[in-house]
Amino acid sequence: MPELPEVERFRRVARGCAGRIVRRAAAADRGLLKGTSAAAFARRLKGARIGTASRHGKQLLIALSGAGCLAMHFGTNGSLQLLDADEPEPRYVRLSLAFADGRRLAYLNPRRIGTVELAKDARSFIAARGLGPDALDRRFDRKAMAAILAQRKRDVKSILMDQELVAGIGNLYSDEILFQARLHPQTPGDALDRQQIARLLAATKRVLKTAITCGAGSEQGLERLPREFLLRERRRGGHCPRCGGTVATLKSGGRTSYYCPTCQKRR
DNA sequence: TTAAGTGTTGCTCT
DNA sequence: AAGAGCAACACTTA
Repeated sequence: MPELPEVERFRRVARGCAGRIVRRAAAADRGLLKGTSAAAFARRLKGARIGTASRHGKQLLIALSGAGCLAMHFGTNGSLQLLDADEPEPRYVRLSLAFADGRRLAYLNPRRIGTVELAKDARSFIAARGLGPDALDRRFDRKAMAAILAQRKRDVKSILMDQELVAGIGNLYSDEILFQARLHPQTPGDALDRQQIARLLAATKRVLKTAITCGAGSEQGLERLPREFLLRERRRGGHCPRCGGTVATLKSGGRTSYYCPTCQKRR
């Protein structure tokens, strides 16, 4: 679930903590932390002041005044919650930052697939990771989209999901984007013409922005998506919101794609 | 009851 | 270059 729109929501949660001082930090002892032990990690966070929260693709970056930056990745089902003082600790909290008023910023991750690490700053972290431009960055325009597709025979779907080419799009949203652009997920990147590239870019921006507006990742996020979204029908036996036909699936690289075989013809 | 499936990424092998 | 397969993990569904 945590692709660009969900992480954007987490960013807004973190933004609500700006200026607060971490009184107490607790990190789980195995799995997610990179570089340091849980104890050392918690020690470094204690006393830090929460600064600006930014996002690059699926990566959340929380600046800490004087202490670098906290980089979070949510894997397959991580989340970020601001807990009230009297709220009991939910399960699967892997990192908790407590403030003076008793509220806690909690990073949850049931499956422990994801990472939490300390970096110098957002910019160097993104560069070190080799991440492509954020999918919603203005600089990711038609020309940039054309460039990542050109001379690549790979499926357009795997290109969209390649974080080094463009950051933020995963299995679910790539399906939605391709549906909205009416492109078959297995179309080779270099087979798209100008018009299709324009449609793909427009669908990318529109789908991601709409998902953010609808509160992707929240309880009712899915139901609030527009009726014309395939995501609402992303299940076996689901129906295409455009033609009413049954959605099909295909598998590649261990990932399942949902698409409408009628509206998304292979060319 | 058991097995297969799942939003991510990174690794190895081909 | 790019695909497959797998591993990490804990849960849900068939």
